[in-house]
Formats: sequence, C-alpha cells, structure tokens
Amino acid sequence: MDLFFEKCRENKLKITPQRVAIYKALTASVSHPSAEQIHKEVKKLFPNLSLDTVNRTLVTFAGAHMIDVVEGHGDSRRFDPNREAHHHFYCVSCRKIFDFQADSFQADPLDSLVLPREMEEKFLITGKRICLTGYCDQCRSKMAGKKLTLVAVKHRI
Amino acid sequence: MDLFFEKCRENKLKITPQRVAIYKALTASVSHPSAEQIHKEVKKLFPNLSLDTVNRTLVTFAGAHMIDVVEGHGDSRRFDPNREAHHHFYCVSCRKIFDFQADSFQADPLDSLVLPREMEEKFLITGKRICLTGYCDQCRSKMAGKKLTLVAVKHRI
DNA sequence: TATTAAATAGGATTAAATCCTATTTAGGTG
DNA sequence: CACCTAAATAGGATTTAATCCTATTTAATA
Repeated sequence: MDLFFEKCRENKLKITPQRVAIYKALTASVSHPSAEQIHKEVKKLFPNLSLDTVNRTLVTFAGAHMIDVVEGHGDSRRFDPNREAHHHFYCVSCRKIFDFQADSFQADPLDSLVLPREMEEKFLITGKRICLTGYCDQCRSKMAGKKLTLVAVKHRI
Repeated sequence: MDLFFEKCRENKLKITPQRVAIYKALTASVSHPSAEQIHKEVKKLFPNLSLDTVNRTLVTFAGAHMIDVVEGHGDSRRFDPNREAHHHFYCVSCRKIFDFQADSFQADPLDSLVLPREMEEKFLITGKRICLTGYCDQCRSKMAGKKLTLVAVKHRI
C-alpha cells in the first residue's frame, strides 16, 4: 500500500475510501481483471459504487504508473496484415500503433527468448512480439505540463 | 495475394469477392485498422457489406494466420497491479492472461533491446513487455481436431 | 448443373466504455 | 477546526463495438 499512498500524493490524487478499496481489490486479484470484475468485488464494501468510478479510477491509477492497462486497452479490435517479424509501440493517448524493429545492428531480442519449459510444453504459441507503450511524439508534446486528473475526455490527454 | 489463396485453400475457407476485398483493403492499409475502418473502405465496392461480415472475416483470417489481431483483442480492458518486470501470454481462446518470466538462467531479452534511435528520442516509453499469443493448455486440447469455420460462438473455439 | 455446407446481409441484442449532471468529499487554508 | 473549492462519486443515459439471429445467397464439389 505504500506505493499507493506515495503515488497518490505525488500525482495529487485524492485518497478516497473507494480508491483504497479498488486498489486493494486489484492487488489482491490473481488474474488480470476487468473493471467490471473489480467493481463486482468492491461493491461488497461499497454497495453503490458505480462502474464508471471503477473504470476511471483504474485508468487514472495507470496514468500514475501504479498499475498497468494490459491487453486489451479497452478500444476496438485492430488488425495487422504484416507477416514480417516486427514489434509494436502503442500510444496510450492517441491509440496509434507504430511498428518497429530492433535496431538493425542488433539481433532481435526475441530470437534469444527462452521460455519456461512448462510453458513451451503446454501452450501452443502462435505469436511473439515486443509491445511497448507510452506516448508518441505528437501526444508527448500535447500533454506537456498537463497534470493528471480524472476529468478527462475519453480518459485521454 | 498468394498467401491469401494458399491459406484459404489450406483452411477450406471459401474465396468470396467480399473476402478478397477485405483482405486487399487490410494489406493496403498503412495503419492498424479496426473492422469498422475496413468496413468503411470496402463498402465503396460492396455497398451492402455488413460490419458483422467484416469482423468475422478478419477474425477468421487471423485464425488462419493470414493476419494478426493486435492490441486490443476486442475484449474489455484489463488491469495488472504487478510492478515487477514480467511478460504476458494471452490465450486467444479463453482470453486468460498468463504471466511469465524468461527462463531463470537467461537474462531477460528486453534488457538487450536496442530501439531505433528515432524512437528512443521522440517517444516517451513507459512500458516494455513481451506479448505472446496462442492457446493455453486447456484450450489447446479443447480445440484439437476442430476445423476452422466462421460459424463460431463469440469467434472462439 | 445440382447440391449443400458455408458465407452474407441486415436488423436486433448485448456488453463495455463513456458522458452528463447533481451531489458529496478530501485536503488545503485561514 | 470549520470553511472552501476543486476533485471525486453516483447513477442513469448514451455511444460504440461486438455479437447474435435468421433468411437468403453462393462457392466449391461431384
């Protein structure tokens, strides 16, 4: 919980009972829950907690780097026809996906990826990719100086 | 287009004008479009092409490994409280996310990732992860022997 | 060319995310 | 410690994406 309080203060996020409960519920989770799952859980303590609050709170936490938003990011399904081995950078602000390859003088790091044996044996792996997240150049400058707040349009910058 | 015909035959997918057009539109795309974007494009040729057809076709193509479904996978947003460096395996069938670390005797391949200079300079990178996709052990056995078809519940196995 | 399983269209439904507005509250300030 | 205000919340409405359902059409094969 130390991280929670520290990051809240750092980002001037108010510490509310709901937020504490949401954060606790997430850290206690074994899987990688959706907002709805967290909502269901925390409703036991706060019967009239709204789903919107959960979603916005979690996205805000992610913005403060207390947690991560993982696949999916909550937006629509996207497709990629490129069959060459390549990697992705996903801009969490504009949601554009940028392709990249590791620096050309280096070998692709995935070539040297050795998976845990159990996984290699049990799972059927059909795709491997490095996924970076962050802010693209455009969004980076747009957000310069803006402070983190829940009053966000579409949870974006 | 060779891959298209080859993979269609291989998977016993009928080659329809709509499918050809959808595939072409995707390969012609520069970004990583959503079904809706492709729909909008292909509608120019087939004014009464339905969005459902586009979505199902694209997901089917992905099942046949002609294209990839990338972030997001089309399901709800998921959260992860784990701050330790780790990687993900995403089961495209049950949508569970499994954490893993590279084999413990190896260094994490991301440690040696050298990004293109332009990217390193311009983008603000806040997260790095290896993302594997495929079928987890349970789903793998469930789907054994099932053939690929568009008649799928929730586009799953 | 006849057959049939597979694919499509189009509208209905579901589900997730977000919006909107009134109300409440955390945290700073006098 | 009470007040003040910006920030957060609740709850319902709306929007958007994905999927479902069913009647119709069609690609592939024999």
